Amino acid sequence: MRGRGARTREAAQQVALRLFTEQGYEATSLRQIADELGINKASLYYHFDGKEAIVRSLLEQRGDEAEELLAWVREQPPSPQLLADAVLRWVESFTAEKLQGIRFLAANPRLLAGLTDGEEPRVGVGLSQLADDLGELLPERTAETVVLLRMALLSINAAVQAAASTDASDDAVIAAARRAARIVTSDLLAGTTADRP
Amino acid sequence: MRGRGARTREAAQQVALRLFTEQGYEATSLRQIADELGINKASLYYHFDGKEAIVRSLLEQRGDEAEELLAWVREQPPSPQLLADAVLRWVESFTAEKLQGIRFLAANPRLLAGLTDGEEPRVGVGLSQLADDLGELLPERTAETVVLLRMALLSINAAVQAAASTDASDDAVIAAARRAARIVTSDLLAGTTADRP
DNA sequence: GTCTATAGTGGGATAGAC
DNA sequence: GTCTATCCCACTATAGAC
Repeated sequence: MRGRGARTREAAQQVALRLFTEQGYEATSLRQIADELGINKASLYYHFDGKEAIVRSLLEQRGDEAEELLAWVREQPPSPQLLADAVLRWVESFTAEKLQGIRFLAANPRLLAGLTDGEEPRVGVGLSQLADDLGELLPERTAETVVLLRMALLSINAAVQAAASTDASDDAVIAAARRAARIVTSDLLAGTTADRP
Repeated sequence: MRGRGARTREAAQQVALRLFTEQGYEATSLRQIADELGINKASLYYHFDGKEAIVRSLLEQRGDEAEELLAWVREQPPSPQLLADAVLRWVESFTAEKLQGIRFLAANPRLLAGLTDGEEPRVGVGLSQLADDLGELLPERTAETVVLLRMALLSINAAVQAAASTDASDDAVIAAARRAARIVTSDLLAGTTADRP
């Protein structure tokens, strides 16, 4: 699908993703990206319209997996058990490859909001919608439980942060995130029929 | 203790803390801070040595509460119950006033590492030490449980992030963080004598 | 303590040769 | 596609009057 001339562009995306993660978007200059590629700063403008276009291209690569899960949830009959099943599906979707995207977004918290909003990237909006929909299924719906549900869905982010200054492997991070999500969800459903038969 | 002439300085710290949180440290200029104060950009240099000095002054205001808890932990006889007690004490220390500090650090993840490290501020180092010490008390010490323990200690950060795009009150955020920490800790100690009598 | 003025730097971005 | 050269701008920081 993509032509042979896309090699430099893709290399630039890899380098940019790494540098944006390590140093942050604002603290990374085009010169730095170009240097690591061994090309001139101006050459980047052949492949991208500018710095913001680079980060947009990175965000566009990431489809919003939450949207698929959201569609599935809306097909099911609502029940607390559906909440448990949805969270379970969500945490099962965590993979080591997705961690680099998580780390990139974690290192640039205000990046999504800060983009000159023209065609806004839809990263994260699906997850927010998913949290809203699943919130309707909470047996006891309070401000506290709503936040807890979101914490369960964001457990992968929390695990990445918790393991930041650690030598924990990606697998350990994912395992911890899944366990935390399961524990919290199970607690949210305690006293209902959601316990496994 | 602080003289009458410190009014502008303190006002500048408040404004800077807010703007650094909303926009990030790098994205906030001294001109912007000065404008909100109604003074000239250059006047800030009378109160602070420079931009980095402003953020350092903000970090110095925050003592590292984890260090006190760490000292207490080291006085106690080690046991899984001590782990539970320590986490409980830690989450009880969350208050609404501390949330603004949490949000500030969350909005600037690489700020602590990025400071030209002379006299490094000790924010966060105590928490890391605390996590290490408490990790020794884990009944089942694996990479996964070590990360989970850190997640419990960082639950306030996770709750703040989870509630970011929400209208949840500070109290609800704190309540969710405490509950998450308790749930996770209790799970880490399941099967030991740590259950309450 | 606050101001005006300006130095000095580094960034994003463009023009045009090759 | 990549380069050199350049423009423009915003920022940090300093000098010195008031």
